[in-house]
Amino acid sequence: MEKWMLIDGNSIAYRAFFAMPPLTNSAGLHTNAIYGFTTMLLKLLEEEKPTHILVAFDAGKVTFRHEGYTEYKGGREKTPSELSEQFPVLKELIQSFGIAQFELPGYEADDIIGTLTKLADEKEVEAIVVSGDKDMLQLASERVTIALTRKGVSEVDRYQPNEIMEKYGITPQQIIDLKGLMGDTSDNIPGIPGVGEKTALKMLHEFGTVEEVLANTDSLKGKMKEKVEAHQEDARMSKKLATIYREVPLEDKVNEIAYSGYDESQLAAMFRKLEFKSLIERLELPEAGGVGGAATEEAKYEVVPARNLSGDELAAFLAQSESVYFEAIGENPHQAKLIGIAVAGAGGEKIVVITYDELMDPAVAEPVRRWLEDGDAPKRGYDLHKAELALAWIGISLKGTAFDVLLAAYLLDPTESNQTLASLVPRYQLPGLAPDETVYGKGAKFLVPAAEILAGHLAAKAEAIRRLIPLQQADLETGGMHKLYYELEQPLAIVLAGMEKQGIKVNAHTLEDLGSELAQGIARYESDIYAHAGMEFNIGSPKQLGDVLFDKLDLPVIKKTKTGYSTDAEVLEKLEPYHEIVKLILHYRQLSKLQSTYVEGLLKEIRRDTGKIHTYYRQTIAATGRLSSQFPNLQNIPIRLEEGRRIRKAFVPSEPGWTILAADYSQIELRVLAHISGDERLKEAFIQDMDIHTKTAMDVFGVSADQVDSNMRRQAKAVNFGIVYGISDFGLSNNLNISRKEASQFIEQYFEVFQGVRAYMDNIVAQARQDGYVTTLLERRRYLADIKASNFNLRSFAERTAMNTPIQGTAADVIKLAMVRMDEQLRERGLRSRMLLQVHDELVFEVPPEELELMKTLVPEVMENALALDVPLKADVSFGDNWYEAK
DNA sequence: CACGTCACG
DNA sequence: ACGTACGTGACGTGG
Repeated sequence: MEKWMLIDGNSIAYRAFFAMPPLTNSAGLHTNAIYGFTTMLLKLLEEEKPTHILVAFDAGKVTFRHEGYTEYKGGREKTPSELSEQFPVLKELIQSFGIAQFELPGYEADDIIGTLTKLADEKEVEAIVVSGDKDMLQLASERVTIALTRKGVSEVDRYQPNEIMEKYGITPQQIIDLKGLMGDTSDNIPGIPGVGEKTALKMLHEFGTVEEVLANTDSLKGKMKEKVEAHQEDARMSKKLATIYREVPLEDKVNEIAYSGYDESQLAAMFRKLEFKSLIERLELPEAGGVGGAATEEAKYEVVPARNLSGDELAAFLAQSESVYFEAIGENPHQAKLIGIAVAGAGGEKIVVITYDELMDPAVAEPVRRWLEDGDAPKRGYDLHKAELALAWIGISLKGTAFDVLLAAYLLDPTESNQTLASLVPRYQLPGLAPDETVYGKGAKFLVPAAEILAGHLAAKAEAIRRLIPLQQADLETGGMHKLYYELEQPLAIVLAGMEKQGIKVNAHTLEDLGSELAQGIARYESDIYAHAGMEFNIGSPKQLGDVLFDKLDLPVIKKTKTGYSTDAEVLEKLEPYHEIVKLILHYRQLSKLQSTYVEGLLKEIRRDTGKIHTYYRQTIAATGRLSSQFPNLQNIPIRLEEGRRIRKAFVPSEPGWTILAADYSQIELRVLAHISGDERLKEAFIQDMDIHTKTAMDVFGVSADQVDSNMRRQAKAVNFGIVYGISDFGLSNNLNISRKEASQFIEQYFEVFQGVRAYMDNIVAQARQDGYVTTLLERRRYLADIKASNFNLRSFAERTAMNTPIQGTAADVIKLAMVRMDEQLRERGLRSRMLLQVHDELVFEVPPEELELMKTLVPEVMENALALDVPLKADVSFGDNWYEAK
């Protein structure tokens, strides 16, 4: 069975270039696009096992598309030299792979590919097209799959006509109509101005083709009708430009694309030139210098069930182990069931697997428990934080954390959302792991497999961890994150687990009383709303609510969502003057949110036996370095509005007579900004401990303190928020409900005064462009894949992220430091007080009466001295009988 | 399971 | 011309 793989060389090289961090070999040649291209190619070779391969390139600058439309692909930025220098080498490399490549003057890569897929359809041969360009979707058919790169080039989404229909509701042939209507800025294809993807799809769903749309302009209305009529020619031409030409004269070149594998020595020579050492190893190619034979061999190890060892043998094995994997089933570690443990011995020659049943057998359990609880016996694993909790609930206290590959992976790339062990190994060219889904199944079909199969799977994971450790340690070192890892994140994981195990007491009665009060209010609003609407409907359904508000009551449409009318609070506030019902809906929403999420939601999380709630802090989710909280989220308990704030009355000390003490950083993000920007005026404001929003108002509006009214302060506050988020006039105008012009004037005035801040914002973006990442004060790193994107939106987003992440991330560093120090202090001083919660800039404790006075000074002292900045840090303390009173 | 909405910093 | 403020998680609806 033939299978053709047709690669759009230019498109993939471009994608790879912008997706990969800068990379050069010692000769100074940029290699990142080549590297990205190669890893993608290797992955696809493995996944697709094609019998024929072709890489097509664009030839020259002028194609037949320029005949009649000279602006085609105009306005496109010149290819950066860092990329163009890579093309000749890339072509050389493809040759070393033994893969055919074509380019033909006057035609683009997609025309060559289009012609070949046509041939594939005719010959009934299976084909896969690899590109980053959505235009290719027009080539999809039953036999032709289009693989589009996603997230850089490491992964692809595969499309056949079915998937295209699902995603866009159109056929592959209609892709060109879509482009004809909406155009394509990157190719300078005009389309019809004002018609974006949504409008274009709507028109196609109704009329089918560009021609039919143009023939039916009568059924359009208003501005849209005018625009479509005025740009008929543009639409027709755009469609033509977007159409891939499928009659390229290729003659019998087809016969040259058969693929029979690569010559190892040729490929190795190429990789050596490019200094792709990891790829040489991964493919087990002959090493440099022809010494030969040094290729890494496939890992071979023996899997031993724990019960086959005597107690002493087991203890001796554990003592010299190099890695451990805990398999805990379930997302919530407080409820997860530990089904097995795999431990890799020295050199990875032997891996011992302990199943849950064996763990219940004292002969096995005792040596294992002694090892797990021995703080001097190092444990190197994956997600030891989760393991620690799962173990705690079966009465085992994990000690001796020495390395965690999940935590390391997070520091090495916090933007990567897939941090499963299986996703980690290919990053280091280690042998692949079976995906959990194939071993266990998913959803309702989840099933723990037979002991043998399970043991094999867990052993493979323990071995993967063992091999990842030195590689990640080297990467942490290279990235300057060694200290961040060992002195902050790893100790913090243990502190967090302690807080989570401790839990916070929540008074169910308080919540239940609040719940019945809410229920009454909800019932009242419900009947009022029905009366005003003249009908009963589900108020909680945005769809039904939209129908009532905008169709039945004819209120003006302020904003639309992908699926219909928007009815969010922002819209409803604008609609308030039009109809009494609107206010009622806002109140109803407020109460039902409190009821379902906070009263009912929290009640479900209270442990029957202890009356406590145990959240789970996730340390490897937020790209900025912040924590997140789950099951339940205790970082979003209401506070801004009094009605919701009362929820906090239910959070109480777990021992009679104790007190809840809360301490929060004052303006930590703006203080961090003052430090990292070095802006003198901003620093001075904090050194003088001024009200920062009032001070900002004074400086921006050029008035004295007593001339600042509440409105000026409010606007200044919004500007300060904007600065922290990575300012844009659009965002500020939206927030303050002012025009973009006014917003942009505010921003300009702000930067006039705080010039150091302006310089910081400019510099950080420039630096991000240069390095591909930004860092916090403690060297936490965040890559910005889109910082060089040609797409304005993507690029702007990345630029704002570049401005925001060092600020938000450094603030996260600071409070994490404070948590580790605070935990030390509680221990060293032998205090009974307990740290319970972290809410980004706030720490919550429960404190026995005799320690209250001490804690009132100790907590802010530790927080304020967590890290020395050029401005003082400030923490405010409060306390009371519950979290509400601690304000 | 995606979406809209809304709670927090 | 483009058209979003930064970072999260939980709930209910409806396909």
